[in-house]
Amino acid sequence: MKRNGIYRIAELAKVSIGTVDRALHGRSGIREATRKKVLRIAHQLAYSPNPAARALSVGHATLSIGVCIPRENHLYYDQMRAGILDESNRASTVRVELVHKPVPTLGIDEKKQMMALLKRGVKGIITTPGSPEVVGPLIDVAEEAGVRVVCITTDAPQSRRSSIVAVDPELSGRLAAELMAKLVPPASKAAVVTGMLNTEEHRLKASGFCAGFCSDCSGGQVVAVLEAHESEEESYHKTCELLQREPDLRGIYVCTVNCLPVCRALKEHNLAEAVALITTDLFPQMVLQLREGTIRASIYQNPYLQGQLAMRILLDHFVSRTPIPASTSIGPAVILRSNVHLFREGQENMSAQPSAPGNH
Amino acid sequence: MKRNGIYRIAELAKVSIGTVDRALHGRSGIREATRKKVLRIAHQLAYSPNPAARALSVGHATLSIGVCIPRENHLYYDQMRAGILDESNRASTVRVELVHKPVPTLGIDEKKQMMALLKRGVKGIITTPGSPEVVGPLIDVAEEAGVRVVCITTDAPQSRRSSIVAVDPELSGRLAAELMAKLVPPASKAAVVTGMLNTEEHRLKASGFCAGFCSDCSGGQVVAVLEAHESEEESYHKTCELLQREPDLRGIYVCTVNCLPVCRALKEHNLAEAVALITTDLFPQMVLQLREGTIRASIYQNPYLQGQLAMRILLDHFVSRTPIPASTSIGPAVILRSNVHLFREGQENMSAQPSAPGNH
DNA sequence: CTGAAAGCGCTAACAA
DNA sequence: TTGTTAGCGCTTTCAG
Repeated sequence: MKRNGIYRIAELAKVSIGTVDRALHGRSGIREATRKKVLRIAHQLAYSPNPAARALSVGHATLSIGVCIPRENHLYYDQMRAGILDESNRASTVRVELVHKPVPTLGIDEKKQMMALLKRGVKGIITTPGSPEVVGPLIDVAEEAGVRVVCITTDAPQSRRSSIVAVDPELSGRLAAELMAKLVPPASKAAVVTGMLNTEEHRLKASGFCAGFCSDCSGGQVVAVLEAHESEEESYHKTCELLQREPDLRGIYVCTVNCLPVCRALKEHNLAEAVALITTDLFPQMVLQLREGTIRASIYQNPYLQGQLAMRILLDHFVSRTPIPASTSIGPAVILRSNVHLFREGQENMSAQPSAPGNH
Repeated sequence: MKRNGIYRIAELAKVSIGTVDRALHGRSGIREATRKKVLRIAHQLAYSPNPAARALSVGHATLSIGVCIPRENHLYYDQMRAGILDESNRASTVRVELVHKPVPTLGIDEKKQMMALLKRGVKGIITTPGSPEVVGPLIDVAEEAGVRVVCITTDAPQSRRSSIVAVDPELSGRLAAELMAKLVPPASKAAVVTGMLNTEEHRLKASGFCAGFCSDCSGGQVVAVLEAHESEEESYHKTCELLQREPDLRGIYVCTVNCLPVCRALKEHNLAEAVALITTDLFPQMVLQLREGTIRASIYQNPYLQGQLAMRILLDHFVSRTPIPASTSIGPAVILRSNVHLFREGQENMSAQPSAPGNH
């Protein structure tokens, strides 16, 4: 009888499968000599356990994973959710149960929702810690209890979270700067429109841009960093003001998702040609602006991929005991007019594609 | 007895598990009424099969997948192999056996190696059909015999291959053109250095660039398309010649991997500043050129991701019966100085990272 | 200390 | 048309 796996080892070692199991798992009740022998044979056979069988036997029928990410802005987070979902459906040995406890917006109600997840007994959590100082301790509690927490897009560095999946925001800013330097003449003036400078991610993007622009554009300078607090109004007005104050401005970098008001301001001042606009991320309304050339380029954070990878890390960990990488850095992608249609958000029928395309 | 899944349904429907199985899988040999009843109950229970059990029961064999891709140029194909390998190791329900039958270089010995794969009895094949007219028929034979063939990077359009994973070469060219148009002044002259124009991929990149440049750079023109046949010599000489012939040339697009000779020519003529160079793909020696600014940007085909996706398609198909997408388009990525280190080939210790980072 | 055996939920071959 | 049963490879319990 030519059986496999554990049986095979048992045969060759002339012991029973029970003994093999004990050896393999360092369980007690086995003589050291026997263990050695079994392990040696297992090693020769390059044995690795069949995860399906293990899963079946141990009855971890469903793995429940908590997801705590904002509902707003949904254009970004919907993609992330889609990535998480698609990847969870790909698990072939366990049934993955996703427990969604969304927060209304970044940094709000995070504590409450995280607690809810813990109460639900999830084994892993994917979350965007908007207020690291608040959620950090909760993350630690979770990890203490064996719940693996993966931060996504934004980090809680001083917590004990198992992993972070994100783009390096500083790098995003630098990349935008490098591009900008190629688009404008030397000694140009540029400005940054951001959300809130007390949000780590925004601050780092802004500072990355400033540093990069100064070094990449000889004689160039960043003349303003506008805080628009994600408000369309504020964004629009501050941009108009800026355009009047700095008539020879050559470039604007918008490092939040809130770029349409800036487009509007530029167009109304007839400056879409003269001022190079570089934005962040992508949503359908931006496609037109890219096509028209108002937006020259956009730096894309690939929320779908981030979600996919976060889920994948958790899956690999729980299914195959793969060690969790402390950090996974997503490369910010450059979107131009020619390639916008390759990105999920740049496609016509966004809703009609449940599974992963390869455009990362 | 409180059993689960299929047993539960059987109990409630007062039939045997065999019957439930027949109903659930649309198998024959079951009365329509019974099927209806079973399905209704399954639905009420929100039944979904336990993937581990299914895998255990059905998927005992090891899945063998053939890989027939060139050994040269290894900088590109090694990445592809790595992607294939990493993804195959991730399969949790089947053991994947990779059968490598490399061809020395694109288009050589393909028939022989494909035949070898078929003889080995692989269930799926990943290949780069360099001579579609030669391999096409073989691909059809394979598909006929139930072997799923996935083409990668380059296609065999008139064959019956199950899938193609690649970047759209025309788009690569257009993207390069759009970037180029941003780097050079209006009415500039540009040139293309390519490999062999009878290779579909190269021709399409070149024509994509020409079309794109004419439309994106007002008054711009492409003054030459050099065929360098992947030879360093030829590449270098033709470039030198070009630089002398066209003193006011402003941009060069190299659409094969063979860009170093062009860099050398530019530097020797002291034109690295004046002529914007855009290249294709990435390998370690290019990093320095990017840092120095000789190469302004590179259009990256992400061979690693291509390999990963090709393998993943096959895996999903054989493991989960997922339908095979006819084509998967990889978005060509833009590499600049700031983000070069995020790509696998741009990293210091390339050999030391077996598993997938998120930089796509 | 070691072996035997009963499942885990599903598939597939064989009986009825 | 339907039921029964033997695995798939591993974990775990109960005997020896």
